[in-house]
Amino acid sequence: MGVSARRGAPLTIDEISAAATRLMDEGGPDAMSMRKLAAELNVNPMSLYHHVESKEALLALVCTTSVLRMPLPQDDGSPWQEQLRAMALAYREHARQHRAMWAYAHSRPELIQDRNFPVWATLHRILRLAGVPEPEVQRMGDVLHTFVTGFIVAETECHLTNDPEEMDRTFDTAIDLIIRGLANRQTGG
Amino acid sequence: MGVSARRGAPLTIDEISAAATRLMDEGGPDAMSMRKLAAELNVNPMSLYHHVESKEALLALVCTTSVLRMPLPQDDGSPWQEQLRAMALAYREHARQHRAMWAYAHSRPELIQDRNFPVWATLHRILRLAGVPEPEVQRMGDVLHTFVTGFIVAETECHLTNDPEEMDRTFDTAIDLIIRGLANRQTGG
DNA sequence: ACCTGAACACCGTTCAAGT
DNA sequence: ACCTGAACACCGTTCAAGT
Repeated sequence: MGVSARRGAPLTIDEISAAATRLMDEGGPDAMSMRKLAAELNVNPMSLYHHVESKEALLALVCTTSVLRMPLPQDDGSPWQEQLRAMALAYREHARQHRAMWAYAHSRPELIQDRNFPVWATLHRILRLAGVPEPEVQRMGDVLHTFVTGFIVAETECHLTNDPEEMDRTFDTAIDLIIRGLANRQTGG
Repeated sequence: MGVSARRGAPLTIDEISAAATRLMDEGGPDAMSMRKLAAELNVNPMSLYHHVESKEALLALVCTTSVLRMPLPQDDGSPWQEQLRAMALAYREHARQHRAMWAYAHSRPELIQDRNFPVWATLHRILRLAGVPEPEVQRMGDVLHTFVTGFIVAETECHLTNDPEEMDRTFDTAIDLIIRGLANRQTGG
């Protein structure tokens, strides 16, 4: 068929990305097959390849778009402990809305570890607030990020527990451990 | 062909598991296809299904077998800080030898979170040594496990950095943060 | 420029048939 | 009991052809 077999408007990358996100959220990377996606968009599977290089590239787009949309806490003048907790909560909330995406992005680190993502600027800002000396800010940021990521993936995927209240208590234990570890690094040996 | 088409001995689950582990280590779950595995064993793909229920079940077997084989530090009377570090290092070493398996097991939490695994007894023993009160041992163990797992997955998969020395420094920063957080929980509020 | 159908080289798994 | 071949319902992607 011709250019407009599907309907009036041509296929757009935003439309593809949105539909891919939906499939991803519903059933993970396996459910987001190029063929199902095409069916969803009333399009031949091969049409997609005029807008994305591959399934892998499309999933990368889906992940980075989502990470960039994640709301981050602004500097509201509150203590660094509170800001750190707020940031961890933002992460957690985002993970809960996009479980499968988190697991996938986690297996493709370049999607998250991009230093240009605003996530890093926010985290580094908070660490400076906490008194971490400049030469250690990046390393400490990396460490905290792996901790929080590990915890959230375990929580959203591994079901540490099914009781929501118990989950919150465990989350508090995790954040408190980090905060104590950070607070103590200024005075302690 | 008959029973012994392949050779004298019949197929065994250990043989399948070993070959599956090799394929898994080499190329991850995608490379460990039932068809490639069968080819490797000089067997019809369908023969495998007389020994394992599915690919998923086989990968579960591969993961748990590997986790159970992981060497764990015994109580040698050294300070809990050292024992905790030793355990984290054992984890890290194991992850480096089975990168793909770690990532996969991480996406199928029931494979690791089984409370009967000796990993948990060891971790809980160390936490009691560190003075964590009994009602908090399990929760704290869960938290630490998510932290260490998150860090190791990031390190083995995400390439926080490529410089081995820098990697070790980051590992030390991570462990130190945990140890300070733990040590401080007895005295601090 | 954008879309398409047919085809290729893969998957996991079911099922009926062989010894 | 154990193994097998053919088949089914899927994949991602290439390629030549259409408008």
